[in-house]
Amino acid sequence: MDGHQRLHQIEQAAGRLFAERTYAGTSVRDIARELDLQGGSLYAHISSKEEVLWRIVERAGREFHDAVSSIAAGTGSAVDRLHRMIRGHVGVITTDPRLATVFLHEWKHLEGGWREKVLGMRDAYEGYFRDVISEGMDESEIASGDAALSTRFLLSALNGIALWYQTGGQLAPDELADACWSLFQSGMLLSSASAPNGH
Amino acid sequence: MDGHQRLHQIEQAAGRLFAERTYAGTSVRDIARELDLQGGSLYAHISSKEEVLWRIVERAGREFHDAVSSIAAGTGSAVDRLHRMIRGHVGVITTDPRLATVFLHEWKHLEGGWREKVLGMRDAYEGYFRDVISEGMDESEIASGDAALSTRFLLSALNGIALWYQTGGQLAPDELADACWSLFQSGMLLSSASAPNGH
DNA sequence: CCTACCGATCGGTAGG
DNA sequence: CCTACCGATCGGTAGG
Repeated sequence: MDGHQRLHQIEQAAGRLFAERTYAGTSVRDIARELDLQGGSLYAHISSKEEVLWRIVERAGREFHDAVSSIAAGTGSAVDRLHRMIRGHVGVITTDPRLATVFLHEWKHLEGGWREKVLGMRDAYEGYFRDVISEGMDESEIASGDAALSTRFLLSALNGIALWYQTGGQLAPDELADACWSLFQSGMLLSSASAPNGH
Repeated sequence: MDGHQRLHQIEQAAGRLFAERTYAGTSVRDIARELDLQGGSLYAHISSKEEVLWRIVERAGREFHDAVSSIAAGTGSAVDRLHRMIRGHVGVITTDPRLATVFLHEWKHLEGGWREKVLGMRDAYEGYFRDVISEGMDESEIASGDAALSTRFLLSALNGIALWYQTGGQLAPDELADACWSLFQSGMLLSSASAPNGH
């Protein structure tokens, strides 16, 4: 087993722990213990704990990006692309919910240039969805409204999956994605019901 | 200023820090510094760092509970109650996004009996929404489907607000809640559009 | 509420 | 990759 494999093992173990007990709640020795190593031995492969977090966040971000960017820029109606982007996004989350969690939450522990890079990645990623939704509004496929709010509503709803999804659950990833798509695109109301009591 | 006020100040400062840099990423001395105290001085008012977290989580949980439970059990159609519950939930988040964040995320750092209590609170709270949605389905106000999934989709979407809402933003809490309600109840589609390319 | 301290643990390094 | 260690910081306590 060469050094590259070891580094990958370190990232795998660290990602698991960061997702479960937070970056700050995980010590270098916790990570080492998962690989039956001494704490200091990790530094033959890494240069800092924060660098490990960065590498995991970067990889997770790339997976999200790769799963939706080409669909966003591709052919098809805005609504069709959005549906497929949701499948891609949900696919990344269900494939490795803990990796997704690190990208979604633990990036906050990054500082300086790394932090700025993550913020850029996140903005760009949200932009893929926002642009497609805006396009759908312009082309009257989607009811006009606040595209930024709709985007955040959608992505937050999908990201929640990472909190409860168990691999091998009753719902397959694409079934889950399509159920979410159904909720998002046509809502849950059967017929127009009573308005709420005003305040 | 009596001890009770000091305890409240400690919880306020701790809640802010826990939300911003995680429970594990906040030291007792960080909290003390916010109040211009020495680290050890906090222990005149608290018995442990974890107890402070518990008190914050408990209070936040109670606020969520108080904002929706009576609506859930009250009168009105299921759809009407659900709309008002969403207003209550969003109201708690917008009133103090950091307090909400501690309840939504930092409870994971609680152990033993406190952890079990939080899990119970969270289950019960989710149940208020799930039951109203189920009731709406039974009464054909809401399109039949997976009530548990719809509940998680909705609550995750709303909870995302805590991540970006700034007090004094362009959208007032009730406007924001109603915009979310609109997205959730009737979706974002204008007309039935093309199905996605199948896999 | 402060000073001064406890043992434990932190991220990281030197030298082999 | 280990042993052994560095200074800093951790949550918490004693005694005033």
